[in-house]
Amino acid sequence: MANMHEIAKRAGVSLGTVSNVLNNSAKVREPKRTRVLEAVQEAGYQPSQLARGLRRDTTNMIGMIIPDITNPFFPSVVRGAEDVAFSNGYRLILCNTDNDHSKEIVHLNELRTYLPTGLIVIPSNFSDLTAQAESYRRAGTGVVCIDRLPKHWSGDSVTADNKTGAYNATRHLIQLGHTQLATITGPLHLTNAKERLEGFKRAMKEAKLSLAPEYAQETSFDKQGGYSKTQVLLRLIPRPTAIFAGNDMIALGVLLAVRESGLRCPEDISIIGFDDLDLGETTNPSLSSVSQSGYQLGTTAARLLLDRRQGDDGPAKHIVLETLLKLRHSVAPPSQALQASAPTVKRGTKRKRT
Amino acid sequence: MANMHEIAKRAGVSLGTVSNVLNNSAKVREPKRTRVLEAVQEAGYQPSQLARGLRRDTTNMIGMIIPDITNPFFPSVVRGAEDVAFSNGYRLILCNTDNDHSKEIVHLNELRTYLPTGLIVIPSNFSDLTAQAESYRRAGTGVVCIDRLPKHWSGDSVTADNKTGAYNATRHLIQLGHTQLATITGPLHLTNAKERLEGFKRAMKEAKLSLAPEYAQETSFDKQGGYSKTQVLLRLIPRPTAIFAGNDMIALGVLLAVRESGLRCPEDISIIGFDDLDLGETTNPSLSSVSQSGYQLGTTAARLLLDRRQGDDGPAKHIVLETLLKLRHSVAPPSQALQASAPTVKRGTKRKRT
DNA sequence: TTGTACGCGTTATCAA
DNA sequence: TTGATAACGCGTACAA
Repeated sequence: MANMHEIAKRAGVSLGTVSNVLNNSAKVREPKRTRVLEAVQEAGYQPSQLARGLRRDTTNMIGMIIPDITNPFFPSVVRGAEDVAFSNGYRLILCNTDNDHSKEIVHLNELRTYLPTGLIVIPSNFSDLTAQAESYRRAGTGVVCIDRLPKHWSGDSVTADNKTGAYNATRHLIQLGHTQLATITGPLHLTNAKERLEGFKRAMKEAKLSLAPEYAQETSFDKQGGYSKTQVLLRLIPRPTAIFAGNDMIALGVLLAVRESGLRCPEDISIIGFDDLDLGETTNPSLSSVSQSGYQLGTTAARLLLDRRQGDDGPAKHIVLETLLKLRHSVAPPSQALQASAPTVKRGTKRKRT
Repeated sequence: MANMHEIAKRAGVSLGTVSNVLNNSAKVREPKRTRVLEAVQEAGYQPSQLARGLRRDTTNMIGMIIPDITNPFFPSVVRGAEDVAFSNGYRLILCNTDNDHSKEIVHLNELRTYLPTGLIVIPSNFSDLTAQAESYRRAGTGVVCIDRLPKHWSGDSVTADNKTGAYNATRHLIQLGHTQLATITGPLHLTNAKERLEGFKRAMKEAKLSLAPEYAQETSFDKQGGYSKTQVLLRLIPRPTAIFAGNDMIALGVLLAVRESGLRCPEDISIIGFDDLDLGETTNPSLSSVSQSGYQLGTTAARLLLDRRQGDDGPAKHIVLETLLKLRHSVAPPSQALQASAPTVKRGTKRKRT
């Protein structure tokens, strides 16, 4: 592949002149300037990002570390980051951690040696990343955590307003007349899961509704978790009439379990999820959800990184994105019968026969 | 950040010795060997991938160029590729093209300068990539196209057996008794869309069923396309009783349009999609689909690349993965009434009132 | 077996 | 404004 030497030779100029033309680092007079540009065209020359990075002590790469691209919420986050990155001349290195902290560490350590412009991290868990981040900062590389935060995180961050989102969703259920509410949360060592539970609890407290511990189940952020914990919830007496799920995947599991038990959504049980994934639109009934923009999460993080790169060295920024309660067909007021007397599983079974 | 010089100084050995220890390029005696390893540990030293790549003329990166990570089929492909890559010490650079050929070219040109081990490409369209690929091959870098192929592609490839998959799905519908079949294909300049149409046509021909042109609609591979083309199909006389969709996103659009028109799936219209996405399980009715493993597509491609890297320079490989017809609740035999007389839209409307 | 010196392709410095 | 040269960090051929 052609290199600068060859361009210099073709254009009959020196190495430095070629570099100056390519980087506008110094004015080059017209006859030579075009000769260089022509030679570049002819040879199809592209500067080696490797050599350039080594020399400049930084590359046009942005590292992105996420738990699992297969989780439906993350692709739009990645896409958001990539769009901003690409349009500014940066490229994304994508790393999945599978929520495995050791894999996270491997990526964190290795990515540094590519001298990336910055790093966007969706932490796999609550493990402290301060030490790693510090080592990046020393190299002048920005690190921004998004979606959830690791322990003691004091650097830049972009998250959704989980607490308010959960609060609004719960309040809506309460205003509809529900008094027997339950929630299925994601792993509580993740800050987003924890905050959503807090929002839920706050709304309950404000409405002077009590929350027995068994009405708040913790599980993984997936369909399977939602499914099995719903089976637990449906056996409780009194049976909950509304379930706030920690995310849409959990909500999907809730829906399946409810359907399978012979109960109906929303007549017997209302469901609200979190994330507002596309797949929530096509379920039956369609899923109400707290909408947060993954795409915006990504773009905001990338932009933050580029700002830092431009020299913004102000104090750490903690950007919190608003959420929006998106109502579809999975919520309704509790039925009269259920309000009058404490419902039992029997009642649900009976309804099935109807 | 610590470099080899520092390690050498700390361990009291020369630069070359450090390199030899790190790369096992030469036996180093025990006292020094451990001293080097200790120094590496203490300093948290990681070799610069940039410098190493420049020197070795190749890096541990694999470029992956896809249309859009936001399309639900692609994440598992990416994940498959990344898993194989990671466990062999390689990393993935992810690039979205948005089916924009010019963006594809930009990535193709730039990625080369990172001296990646290989390239996995899901081509954005039928545009010829032979020239680009050739330039990679000259640099000893493998290129493998997956899912669909560009014009005149003669290099390595991994694709699904689209034709057989579509054929089996169509044949199943015919065996159920359907005679009025229609299909909504993806963009026919994409080889996978074209092959699926061919499979559909072959099954039709074998069953001696005629296919008027308006019963084969072409659109984009998304929900919107499926939705609007279904509206067209439902107005045809006789109305089709079964629709084979070019992929699951289209099938989803079909389902929505059918539902909205007051017809029922599968009683009035059977639907089969392609891809077997997760979201097909949770629709109502659940979606029958031709299952192909995106994950396997990714792993196979990555493995192919690594094999090439190991020195396999045999002729181009064209790996074709099998598909599997996954039957769920969106298919049924045509109703008797529909079989007896040609159904009209009126009939559908009538049923709505029932 | 160990150490030294060179080169990978680029950018930055400095002298002309 | 231009050109020559050093340096980025590493791997390796070659000399010791």
